Amino acid sequence: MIKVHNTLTGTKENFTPREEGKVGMYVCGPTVYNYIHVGNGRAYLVFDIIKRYLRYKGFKVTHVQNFTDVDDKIINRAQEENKTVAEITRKYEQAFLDDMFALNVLPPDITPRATEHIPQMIRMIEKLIEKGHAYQVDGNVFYSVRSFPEYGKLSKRNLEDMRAGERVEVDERKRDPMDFALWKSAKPGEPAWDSPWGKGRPGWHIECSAMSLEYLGMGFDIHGGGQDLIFPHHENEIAQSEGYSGESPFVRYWIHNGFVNINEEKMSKSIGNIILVRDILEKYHPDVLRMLVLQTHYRNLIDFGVEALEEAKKAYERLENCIFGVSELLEKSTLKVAPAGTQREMELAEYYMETETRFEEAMDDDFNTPRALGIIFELVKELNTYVSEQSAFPTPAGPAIAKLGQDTLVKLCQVLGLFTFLQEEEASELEEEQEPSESGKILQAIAHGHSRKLPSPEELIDLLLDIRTKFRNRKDWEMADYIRARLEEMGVKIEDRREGVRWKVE
RNA sequence: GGCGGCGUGGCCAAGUGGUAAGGCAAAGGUCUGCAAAACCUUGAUCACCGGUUCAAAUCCGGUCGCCGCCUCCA
Repeated sequence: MIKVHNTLTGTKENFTPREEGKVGMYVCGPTVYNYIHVGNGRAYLVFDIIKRYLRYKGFKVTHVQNFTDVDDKIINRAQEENKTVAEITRKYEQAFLDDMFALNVLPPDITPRATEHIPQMIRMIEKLIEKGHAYQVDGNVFYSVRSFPEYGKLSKRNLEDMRAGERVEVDERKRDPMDFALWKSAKPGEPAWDSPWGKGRPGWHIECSAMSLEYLGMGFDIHGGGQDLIFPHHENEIAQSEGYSGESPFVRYWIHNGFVNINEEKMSKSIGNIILVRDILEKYHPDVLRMLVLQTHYRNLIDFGVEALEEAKKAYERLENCIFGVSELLEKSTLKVAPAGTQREMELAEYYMETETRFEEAMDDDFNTPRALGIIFELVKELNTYVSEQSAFPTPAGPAIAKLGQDTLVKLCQVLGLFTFLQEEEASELEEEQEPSESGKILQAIAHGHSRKLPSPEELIDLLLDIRTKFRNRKDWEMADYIRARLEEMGVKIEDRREGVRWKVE
């Protein structure tokens, strides 16, 4: 049984979806006016991990994630850059998709745009007015928080305790300072739609209510986002959706991820410490960023910095080394089918199964990825030990047992979204074998002026290492080290192991 | 002023009643031409005080410190 911390109740609850075996999940998407930063990146990684795990557990997940493509910030941005609103939103929507792809975040099933759901929003606002939850003033429509007695139930606050207007001026046309805009009348030059209240555009909160209800309906399972969305965004969504439908709950489980700080400071524009996802990905493998996210429970704060990234990178390399280490062992061995294993090997096989069980227990417990990683690293240690045992004293069942362990390790990592490129490589290798693409060969031949293709960089590196081995055999350390040093300058790292030479690109 | 979170070995981070997972770093060792990787060994009584309990990092009360939200924000 999966347990989930529900912001609404403040407790961990058993996760029972509305419909058995199916999960409807809505994640608040980006306002497309800028490149996303690592804080945004964390949020989407967190929900990607949750989604992958739910799918692994057999749930059919429908993931809806919006694009907010009408908003003050977008309009300002367009003016700053002297572009149209559409140009801005198109540009940053694509940038978002690129970043998500680079992060290896699975795409949502439905990605609705706010501007394509204006009629639904207008319908909802009309109904809210009709029910006395909203009122119109000068072409604006405000939601009356006093009309919804449960207002504040998500963020655990009541209207009296809040200091509205302390930091921001209150529109005096509101009946209550906490009332929020459902519809804003348009100023000249702003994007606007016709409505019963005149030309205008929707407020921020109404779009998520309208779109989540459109695609998932009342009472869907998971609504997620960063902790900063709890108030006012999600609080207002509840007020709108439950006020509109007269039903409760709007959402069964509210899940909110923690923040990312930069050097113990909140990341914010005013401090000027924004770090973009794309800048990190220039220097680090996306799995390293994912690793960093996995190392802390999703509800806790992450202090982001070079040290944290480097540490995540080292930890990731430990996983990598283990997987490659087993592969090397397997390449050396010819025996593929295992005769009866030793006692130790039987125990190991059993340990692998336990590892899977313990991994699931950790993940079932409110997606406790740090604990799950701990279990994975215990497996890594066992496997590493076994591989070095096998290098020294091979046993008949060795390769099969090692492979089984590696399969377990890779499988669990992939549930978390790590090393998924290994799958893709396998798949593409198969494809390549099937079609040596006649036309492609010809094109290449023409391009290079001869019928034989050029050797790949991989082949050339192997050649260099071959030469280096010859020097090493002659104990010509100077030449051997020179080759290693020069390759390292180019980012190719060399490791001499008992099983042979390994190289990888940094 | 209200609401919420946090304080675990040098750093990061799990653990929410039975005497502390894991990662990084450090030291010593094994292996090795060197380097790297890997393996072995070494370290915390859990901010502080008081209470409940046979038993608490874990529950309750208090103190101190840090942070977030109450405005747009993942």
